[in-house]
Amino acid sequence: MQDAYLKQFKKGILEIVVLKLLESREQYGYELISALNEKSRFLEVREGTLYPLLYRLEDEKLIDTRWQQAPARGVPKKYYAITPKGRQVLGEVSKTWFAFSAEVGAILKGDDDQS
Amino acid sequence: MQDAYLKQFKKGILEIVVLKLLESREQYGYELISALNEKSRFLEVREGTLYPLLYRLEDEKLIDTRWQQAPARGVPKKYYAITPKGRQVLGEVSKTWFAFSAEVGAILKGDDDQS
DNA sequence: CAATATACTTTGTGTTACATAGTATATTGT
DNA sequence: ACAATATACTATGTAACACAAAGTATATTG
Repeated sequence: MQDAYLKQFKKGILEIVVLKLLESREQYGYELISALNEKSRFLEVREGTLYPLLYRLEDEKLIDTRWQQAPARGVPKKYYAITPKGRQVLGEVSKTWFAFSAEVGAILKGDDDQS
Repeated sequence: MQDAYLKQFKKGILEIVVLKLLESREQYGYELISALNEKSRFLEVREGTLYPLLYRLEDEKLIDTRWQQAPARGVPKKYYAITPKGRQVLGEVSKTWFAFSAEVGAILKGDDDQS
C-alpha cells in the first residue's frame, strides 16, 4: 500500500534522474538499472520501466544511442548518451523539482496557518 | 513542456497534501481548491482533479463527508473531514515522501560518484 | 432578470511506472 | 559438453492519476 504511493512519487522525476546519471558518461540500459537499484531504495526500476523511458528520452532528443558490438567479449550493448538539449532540460527541470519539493515539504511540515 | 513534468510530479503527493489541509479542520471542495491555488504555485488544481481525488480518499475511508444544507445563505456544501485512518496514512506517507525527496535531491545535486 | 460566481458532478484522454513474458548471447559448474 | 544462470534488450498489456471540458444547480449582483 505504501508502495502504491511510491510508484506515483516516481512519476516524472525518474526521467530526470536517468538524465542525471548520464550527465557524466554514457551508460547502457542494464548498467542504469543496476546503478539505480544500488544507489537508492526508492528509485528501483525494472526493465519494463526503464527501456520505454529511454525510448521516450530518445524520441525527445534528450539522449542519443549507439550500439556497441561486443568489443571483445560479452553481449552487444546499446549505449545512451545525453545530448546538449538533454543537459538543458536536466538543468531546468531539476530546478523545478527542487522548488516543487520544497513547497510540498513546507506544507507537509505543518506550517499550516489554519486561517 | 515544463508543465508536463509538474503534472507528473504531483502524482500521489496531492492526495497527501489534501489530507494535510484537512488535518486541522474540515473543509469543502471549493475551499480546498482555493487554498491550494493561493498557497502554492505548484499545487494548483482544477475541479476535475480534486473531486475525483476526494472520492478516492472517501472510498479508502481516509476522509468522511457530510452535506451542509445552506445554513443561512449560500449553496449547500459538502464538507470533508479527515478520519483517524486518514491521519495515520498522512503520517506514514509524509515520512516516505520526505525520505524519497531527500534521496532524489541528493542524486540531482550531483554527488554522483562516477565510479 | 440576465450575468456572474459558487459548488459540485461526469466523461473521456494521455502519460507513466510496472508486471510479465519473450528473445538471444555469454558464462559457469559439474 | 551441456544445462543452468546471468546479461541485455524488446514487446504487450494494465492501472492509477492529473486534467480538460462540459454540464447541473443555486445565489448573488448590476
